[in-house]
This record gives sequence, structure tokens and C-alpha cells, in this order.
Amino acid sequence: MSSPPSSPLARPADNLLYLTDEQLRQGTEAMFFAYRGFTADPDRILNKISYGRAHHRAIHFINVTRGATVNNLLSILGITKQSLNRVLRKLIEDGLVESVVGKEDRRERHLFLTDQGRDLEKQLSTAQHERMRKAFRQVGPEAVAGFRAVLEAMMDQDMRFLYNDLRNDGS
Amino acid sequence: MSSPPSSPLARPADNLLYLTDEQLRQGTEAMFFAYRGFTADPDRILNKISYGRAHHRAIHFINVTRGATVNNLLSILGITKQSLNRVLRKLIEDGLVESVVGKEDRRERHLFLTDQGRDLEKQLSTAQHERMRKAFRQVGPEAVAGFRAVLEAMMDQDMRFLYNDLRNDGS
DNA sequence: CTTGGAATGTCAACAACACTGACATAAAAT
DNA sequence: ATTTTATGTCAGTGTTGTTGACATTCCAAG
Repeated sequence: MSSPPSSPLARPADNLLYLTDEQLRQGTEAMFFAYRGFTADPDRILNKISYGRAHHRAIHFINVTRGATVNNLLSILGITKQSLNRVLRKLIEDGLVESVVGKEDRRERHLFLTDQGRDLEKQLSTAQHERMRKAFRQVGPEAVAGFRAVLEAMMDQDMRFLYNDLRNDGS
Repeated sequence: MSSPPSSPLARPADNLLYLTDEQLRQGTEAMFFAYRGFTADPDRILNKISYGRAHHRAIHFINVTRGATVNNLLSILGITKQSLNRVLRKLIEDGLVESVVGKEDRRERHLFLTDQGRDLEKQLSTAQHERMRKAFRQVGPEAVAGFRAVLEAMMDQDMRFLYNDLRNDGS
């Protein structure tokens, strides 16, 4: 499995984890191929209804945040407002998303899924979760914990904070 | 459609891993945020020289396969030949990739990085590996093993085969 | 009350990267 | 000799991202 260090020099504080270029390369490729699998199932559904991943992401985070403003969503998605706006406009037009003017600050728009939006969200997450559930079951809980630990450590700090906020509540 | 144990019934062979929708959602979001981090560092380098992720992926796999044909690369990347060709043309034009007519089958073009191509590859992989190395060190070897196990289980089967082929050699 | 700034929306142009379809060429396979 | 395979290329399209410019709405500070 983990090949020994190509150099015969023993490394001092790190000899539990031989991080050769080869191992890092394998990690890189694992991320690449796995991400393809990760998006494949929802992509098939989205394709049928002429939506893309951007729509999926918007729908996902509108669902979990329930009432986030456009700016909130922009921070999460890390795209420009123009990009998001194009996607949101279509989702609102199609009746999947509702945009509600803020009660306290009336400049803000709070975003919610309609019943129809929740239907699509359920379809997409069900498809995506199926593969992940299979994978998680197959490898066992310790592996899953490791998976999550590595992913969290690989995030930018801002995203790690966001990720952990979304972990508990949907503010 | 196996819904999580909202019922108090203990499940027999599966009670080590309660795969609630909430946990699967967190896995989903971890993948999303982590993939952003994963690509962020090379993206910065690519941006400066007006290349995109497609160029990075081509360079990466040309490097590890050393002499793969265009068709080989298409299988790995999962894109159309037109998409790949656009990228390859530029890389060859720019002197990063060399295309060598096959010795046995002269229809085939075998792809190699030039010295200049290897330079860029090194830059990109170094940047990407830095983050991954930090993450791997931080979480420890068992977590890394779990990470890789989950990712491999999440791949489509074809990709899993490819991934394991690339694991050992570069044929 | 006026002005400044924040939040949002919209328009236009552009680029990267994927797609399809059609067609050309060369060479291997039958 | 014909078909199939491997590759390349041209043209068109769509999604998703980008900048830049500008309008609107409205809170808040002077």
C-alpha cells in the first residue's frame, strides 16, 4: 500500500506518514476521479431539465440555509453576483425559488425553495446520497471519519468556518 | 430509498454507521468546499499564464503516463476529442507537449511533456501537493487511508480501474 | 433633508471549457 | 478493396465563470 521512502534517509518527526510525491499524486488523482463520480448522478438529472451544476449548488444551499440573502449565498458559492443572478433569475422564473424582500432591511432578498424547488432538491440529493451512502457503508465509519477530516483540512479557512456553521444550524 | 433510522429500531449489520441525510449532506458539502481548496493553488498559477484547469489535467496525465495516445487520454479525462484537441493544440504550440507519431501504429500520437512542460508540471504539482501534504500531516495516516478508501469507493468503476492502473505504472 | 454607501439587479461583452455534428486524412484490419 | 479506427479540424451551441458600467432601493450619518 504505502511505498517506503525512495530515499534511504529516515525522516525524524514524520516517520508515521511517508508523504512521497507518489502518494500525493495518488491523492490528487483520487480527488479528481472521485469528484467526477460525486457529480455524475445529479448531473444526469440536471441534464434532462437543462440545468447545470450551478443550479444544483444554488438549490442545495438555499435549501439548507432557508432564507439566506443573496450575499450570504455569494460567500458560500464563491462566485460573482452576476453569475449567481443569472442562475437565480431562472430558478425564480421557473418557480423553484422564492425571493422575499427583507423585513428589517428591505434591500435584502431572502431566498427560499418553493414546494417545486424542494421536489427537485430531493431528487438531486437522493441521487447523490445513494452513491455516497454505498461508499460510506463499504469502507466503514473510521474511514468516513478520516475522509471528512482530510477534506476539512484541505479547505480554505473561510470555507472551513462556513462548513462548520452549516454543520449545526442553517443561519 | 432506504431512509435513515428515524425509527428507534436498531439495524443488524449496520449499526456502526448511522447514515442520516444530515451526515450525507455534510459529506456532500465537504466534497464541495474541499474541491475548491484542492484546485485553488494551481488555479492561481494557471491564471497568470492564461491556462485553465483543462490544461492542468492534460499536463498532469501526460506526465504520469509518458507516451499515452490521444485516445488513452480521452478515456482518462472523460471529455470529447474536440475539447481535448483544443487544449492539446495550445500546449503543443506553446512547446509544453510533444506529439510523436506511433512507431507501430502510425495513426496514433504519443504525447510527452517537453522540458518546459515538465517545469510547469512541477510548479503546479508542488503548489497542489503543499496543501495536501499539510492536510495529510495534520490528520494522520489512518485518516488519509480512510480518505483514499472513500474516494475510491465513490468513483465510477471504469475510473476505479484507471485509477488503480495509474497507481503502479504509467502504461 | 441631503448625501453617501450598501445591497441588489441588470446589461453587455468576453473567456474557458464542455458539447454535437460534419467532414478529412491516414493507416490498420478485414 | 472496403471498412474501421485514430486523429484532427471546422462550425455552432450552451453553461458557467469573469469585468465593467450603471440603475434602483433604502438605511444611516451628517
